Amino acid sequence: MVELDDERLDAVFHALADSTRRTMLQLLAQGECSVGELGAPFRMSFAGASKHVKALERAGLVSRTVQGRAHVCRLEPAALASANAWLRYYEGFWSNHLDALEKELRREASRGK
Amino acid sequence: MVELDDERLDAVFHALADSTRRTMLQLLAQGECSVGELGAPFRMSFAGASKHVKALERAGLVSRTVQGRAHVCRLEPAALASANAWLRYYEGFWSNHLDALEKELRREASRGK
DNA sequence: AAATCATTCAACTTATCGGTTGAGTAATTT
DNA sequence: AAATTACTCAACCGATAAGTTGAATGATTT
Repeated sequence: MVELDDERLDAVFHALADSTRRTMLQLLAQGECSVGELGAPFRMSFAGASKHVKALERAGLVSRTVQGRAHVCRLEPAALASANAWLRYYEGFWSNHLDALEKELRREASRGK
Repeated sequence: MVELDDERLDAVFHALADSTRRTMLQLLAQGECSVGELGAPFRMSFAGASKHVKALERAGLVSRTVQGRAHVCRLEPAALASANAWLRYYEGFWSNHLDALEKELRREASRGK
C-alpha cells in the first residue's frame, strides 16, 4: 500500500465532500444511470448536475459511455477503494479507541441522525 | 447506520481532501502534537498550518487542549470512523468487482506510486 | 520587566467551487 | 425537415479556500 497517489486522493475525497455527489453515487450503486437521471432528484439546473458528474468522473469514481444522445454512467469502485485504503490505515488506531467511537455513534443515533 | 450526518461528512471528506491535512493526521496517529509540530514539516507559514489544523478540528478529526502556550492536538477517531462507515456502504458493491479493483491497484503499484 | 515563544486573528490576494443562464451540438422523434 | 431531447461548453456570480503578512495575546525564560 506504501504511498497512495496524492492527487487521486485529493480528487476522490473532494468529490465525496459534497452531499449531492454522494447521493449520486448511491444512485449509481443501484445500477447505471444517465446524467439526466443522476440530476433529476436535485433542485438544480441540468448543467449544474452535469458539473457534479464531471467532478465524480475527474476523481475516477464514475465512468461514462455515450449511448446515442444519452451519457450512461457507472460506478468505478477502484477509486472508492483507494479512499477506503487510506482510511483503513487508521483502523487499528480507532479500534483501540472503540469506546469513544461507540459513544459517538450512539450519540448520533440518539439525535435521530 | 441509517443516515449519517451530511454536514459532518462534508466537513470530514473536505478535511481529508488535502494532502497537507492528511499528512498531519498521519503525524497525529503516532501521538499528540502541538500545532507548531504539525506545521513544521511543511513549507508554509505558521498561520497557514494553523488554518489546516482548524479545518481538521472543524471536521471533528482532531481535538486540542491548551497546555501553557502550546496547543496540543490529538486524533479523534470517531470522525474518521464516520467517513469509513460511509465508504463501507459500498463495500459489497466493490467486492463484487474485485477484479477491476485488483487490476487498478497493481497498475498503480507498477507505476511506482 | 523585557524578550521570546506558541499561537491566533484580521486583512488581503488569488484560485476554485457550486450554482446560474444562454447558446451550441448531436441524436431521436414526429 | 422541424421539433425535441440529452447533453456540453462558456461566461458569469457570489461564496469559500488556501495561502500570505503583520499585528495582537498570553505563557515562559532570562
